[in-house]
Amino acid sequence: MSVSDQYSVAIIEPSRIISQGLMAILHDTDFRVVRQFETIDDFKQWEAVLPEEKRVDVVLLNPALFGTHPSQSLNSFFPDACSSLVAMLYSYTPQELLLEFDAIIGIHDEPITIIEKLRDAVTVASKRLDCQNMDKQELTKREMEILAYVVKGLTNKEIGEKLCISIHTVISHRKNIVHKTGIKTVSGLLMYALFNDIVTVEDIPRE
Amino acid sequence: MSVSDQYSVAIIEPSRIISQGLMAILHDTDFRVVRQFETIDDFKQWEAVLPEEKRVDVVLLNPALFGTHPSQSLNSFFPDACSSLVAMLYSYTPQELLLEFDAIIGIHDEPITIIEKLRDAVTVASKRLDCQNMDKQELTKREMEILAYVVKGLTNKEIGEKLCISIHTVISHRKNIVHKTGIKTVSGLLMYALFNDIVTVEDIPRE
DNA sequence: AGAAAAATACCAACAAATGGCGATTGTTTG
DNA sequence: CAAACAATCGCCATTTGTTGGTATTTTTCT
Repeated sequence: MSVSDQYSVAIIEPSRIISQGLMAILHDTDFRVVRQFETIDDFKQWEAVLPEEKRVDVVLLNPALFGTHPSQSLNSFFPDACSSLVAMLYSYTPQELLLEFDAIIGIHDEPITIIEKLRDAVTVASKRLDCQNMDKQELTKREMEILAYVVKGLTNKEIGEKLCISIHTVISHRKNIVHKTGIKTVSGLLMYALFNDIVTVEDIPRE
Repeated sequence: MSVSDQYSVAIIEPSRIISQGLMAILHDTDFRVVRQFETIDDFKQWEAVLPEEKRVDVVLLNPALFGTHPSQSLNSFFPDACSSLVAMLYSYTPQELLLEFDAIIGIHDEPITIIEKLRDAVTVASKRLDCQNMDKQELTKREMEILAYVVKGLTNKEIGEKLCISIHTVISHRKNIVHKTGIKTVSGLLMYALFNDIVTVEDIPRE
């Protein structure tokens, strides 16, 4: 959130008509368009020199711009997930891509709808940030390491061997994990680990 | 798959231009349009009297038709997931809805692309059917019941008490589950249970 | 430098799961 | 009918995990 109680917005949109329209709609709202770009690369170049705390709250971009980078996902362009990503949609776009946005604005949306969607999007993004900052710090690095092995089905002994520490240490870490998370069951821990990106679905063996 | 080595297709599309265009494109391919409808209800009425083996392989429909049933998901209209569902997309559609389709045809797609997408869709759907028919029968009813409790984190004793059977029986069932699935770890079993709709994510307690 | 947090290690007693073995009673099915 | 399967129950030895302690070293932060 910007200091002035307004959310800062960057627009990445090749169509001047669209970007001017968005500027007009966002004028005199709690969203302030700080800059507009015609390509993603232009934006990245601009963003690269910004200190982290000056990043915009919302990036509003046309998903069709990914057409020139067909095989890449949104994540590879905006890996830190620091800003809220909103799609400005007025042509057919593969649904896999749309999924990764925090909100999608349609070409026929009313101004009031657009504002609401943008507000939702910043909420979603800030929750995501909270999750990253809070949940990830709930466990220490070592604990996450242990947890990953636990949900993969290794026994305490195996984990100890793998990490070259005694089984007692593994058990200690597990105790701390259970205490900190409040989760006792392996299934619950797996959901926790999946949810917090400590493991991915592919990591779980179907032996 | 239909007997004549062609896939049968039903089209649900209010626009005559679109449906005629699709018919023309699918003419002389391995897809045979058996019938077209203007509303989902018309289709459901027609399908209801069909024997299961005469169901069409592909249902090609305009997702905008769900606009009149706003709060419902695709699953509530096509719960059996027997046919392959393909969206014919030419207006903005909420992305949640698009997810549930096996394929999405865009208004600008080339004929060859459309055929390929349809082929992919039937492949996806047949795999889904295989999963339903094979994986579901791998375990008995009782075993699935036990498995559900196992992945929810209940101990053997608790499961026995819940089902009013001895702990030994629970252990026996668990042994059979492990043997049949080849999965030893709770995490692996959870993934199996999730994948085979024996439990849902919501069932897993975050204690 | 000093305090706090993290990682390490150990013990003992108890609870739970595993693996291997066998057995009885129904039900289904070729 | 016989064979196959499902569901039930039992024992035993061994392994593994849980719980609640204590204690040392290393890192990190102030």
